[in-house]
Formats: sequence, C-alpha cells, structure tokens
Amino acid sequence: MRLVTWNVNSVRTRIDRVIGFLERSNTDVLAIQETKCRVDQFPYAPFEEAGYEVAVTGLNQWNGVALISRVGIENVRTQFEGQPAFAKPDQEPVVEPRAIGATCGGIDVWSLYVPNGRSITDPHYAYKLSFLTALAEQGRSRLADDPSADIALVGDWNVAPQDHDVWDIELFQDNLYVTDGERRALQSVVDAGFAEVTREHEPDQYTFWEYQQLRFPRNEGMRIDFQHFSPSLAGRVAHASIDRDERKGKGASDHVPVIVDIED
DNA sequence: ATGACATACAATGTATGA
Repeated sequence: MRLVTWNVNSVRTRIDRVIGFLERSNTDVLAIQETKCRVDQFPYAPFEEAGYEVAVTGLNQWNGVALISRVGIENVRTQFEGQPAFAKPDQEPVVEPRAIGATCGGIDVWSLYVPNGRSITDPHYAYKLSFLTALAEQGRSRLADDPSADIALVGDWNVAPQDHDVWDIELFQDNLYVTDGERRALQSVVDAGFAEVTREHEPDQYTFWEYQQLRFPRNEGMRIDFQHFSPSLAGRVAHASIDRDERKGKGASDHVPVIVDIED
C-alpha cells in the first residue's frame, strides 16, 4: 500500500495538481493538510471520479485536513482524544480542524497539521507543544492497549528535528522549528513508540520551500513533513521517497508529497 | 530553467503561514 502525506495549501486552488498527482503516483491513501475550506466547500467530486473515498474536517478558511482513500475509509474521527483547543482572546476555546483519522486498508491513518507556533513568545507556541505532547500521550495509550496496532501519524509537523533539516542552521538558531522545546515535543511522539520512517530512505531531502526569495531554485528548504508509524507498521515499510518535482512550476504548493510504501 | 510570496475572505485591505 502506498501512503502519502502532503500539505496542499488549499485543496480548491490546487485540485488539478492533487488529482494529477493521484493519477500518476499509484497512491492508495493520501493524507492532506491545509485544505483551507469548510466541509461543504470541499471538492469531493474530482476525488470520487478518480475512484477515491473522502473524509474531511474544516471549519473555515484556516487549517483543515482530509483523508483520500481507495482502500476503504471507516471509523472516521475528526479529532484525537485529548486534542487541545485554542482560545483566542475573549473567545471560547476551539478544537481546530488539525487532525482526522480513519481506518484505511487495515491501518489507522491520521492526517495531522501541527500548529505553526508563530513565534516562541506567542500563545500559539505553547499550543504547538501541547498539541504534540497530547498526541504522544494518546499514541502511548493506544499502544499500551494494543501493542500490535497498525497506526500511521502523518502530516505537517512544523518542526525540523535535525540541524540539517533547515538550509542554514545559523540563520535558524533559537528560531521557530528548531527550538529544544519543539524538538522535545516531537521526540515525545517517537518515544511513545512511533518511529519516523521516511528519513532512512530519503536522508537528505527537504519537504518545504518558502515561496519567497527563490528558496526552491536555491534549494533553501526545510524538512518538516514526516510519517511516524507504530512498531508493527514500521516493520512493514518497504521504501519511502519525497516527490521534489511537485514543487516545480506554476501553482505548486510550498510543500511536496512524502511517500511511503507499505508491504501487505 | 526548478525562478523572484500565496491563500481566503472581504474589500480595495487583513489574517495567516513557514
């Protein structure tokens, strides 16, 4: 089975590129992030015409995640247990649409969009850490209940775990994406039993390049999109790759697909 | 060329992102 995660930066603007990728990539399950639309605005028809089923969550123009599957999509959950809410000043806390899970081809697949954090002093930074640690806690609990569970936590993690995951670590020193706090929070997911499975097959590839300042042609990017698998599922990984070509040309997302092939 | 921010919503600018 081929499982792909991709921050598409608006599914409505990018629909032709997303369908084109699906049709040539032999993808079975596609987890997308930053769909940037409400559920009622989601372009279901092109996916269904291509032979896929769709599960979506989205409240407004921000965030939004979805699962696209041609191997079934059951037991859909639009947030994970313990997923933190965020409260804007003088407003009720909202559990933002940043996680959707479903059973696809026997695997519990989660499409995740970890909060960016904005800056280290912003309330969104603490929100980012709590999102990651709550996810780790929930994952740990799931594996305690069933150590052989097949669970895939995939998406845009907005953390660069290693120094070479950004193009110039000097420039990023003590900046968002590379702080000890963010790296520890992401590591808590790994420590809960979820190994990152793409790096060993693609050791030196970014997944994101800013639109500005010729970042892509200069290959000044970041590696922030990952797939974390439970132990039994990690043992079935045959290969992984990053489709750098998807960043090329007019109308590209700023992220590219991160692809994992899983043995049956 | 792989190429010089982009998106949504509202409005002719604002919020957000990485």
